[in-house]
Amino acid sequence: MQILEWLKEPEKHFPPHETLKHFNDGVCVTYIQEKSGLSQSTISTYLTNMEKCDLLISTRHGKWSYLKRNEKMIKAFADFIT
Amino acid sequence: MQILEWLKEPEKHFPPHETLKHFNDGVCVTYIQEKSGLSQSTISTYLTNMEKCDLLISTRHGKWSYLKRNEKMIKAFADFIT
DNA sequence: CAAATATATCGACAATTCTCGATATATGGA
DNA sequence: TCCATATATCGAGAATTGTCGATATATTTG
Repeated sequence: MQILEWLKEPEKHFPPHETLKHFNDGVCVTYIQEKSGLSQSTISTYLTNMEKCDLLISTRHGKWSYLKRNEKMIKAFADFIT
Repeated sequence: MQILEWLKEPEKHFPPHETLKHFNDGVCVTYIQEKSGLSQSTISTYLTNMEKCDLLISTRHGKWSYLKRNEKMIKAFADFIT
């Protein structure tokens, strides 16, 4: 939930990326890990699972993975519960 | 989730109540328990917790407690995640 | 008020999830 | 090709949640 919330507005919660100059594909794993305070392995597992659930979309740029919200799935879930 | 889904359309998932002739206040604990296949204590705990979370609204009529969805809270949650 | 029925609470064990460190894999650069 | 950095996977123990039976409380009815 917290991660999904952060990713609503990446520019408000994360520093700018050094190579990419935008958040079009979301935020890299390292930034999310640092902000969460959890270990690298824990966050990696979270993000992988969330991607498997289609809550997040992952895009690789070189050695970095960027994560963004999958608004389509999130909307579908919101619609389902209401 | 399952309970919340059933309570979207009580008439589709539960038999009519014997005293009350409507589902205006939702469904009684016993019916939910029977449909779930879980024990009475488990379901009672679930429903109590869900009420504490404001996901459900509980109304007592005599010796029966009726549970219905709290659409306001559910909507607020749906809005929050989207 | 006693009995019957509906629901709630308690204590305990089982099952699942959380979280980590260690280690493996992937990628770009010297 | 070797190293440094980024991310993924594994195995294990801690923490939380799921679930139950037993029992307590509430409510109606005889």
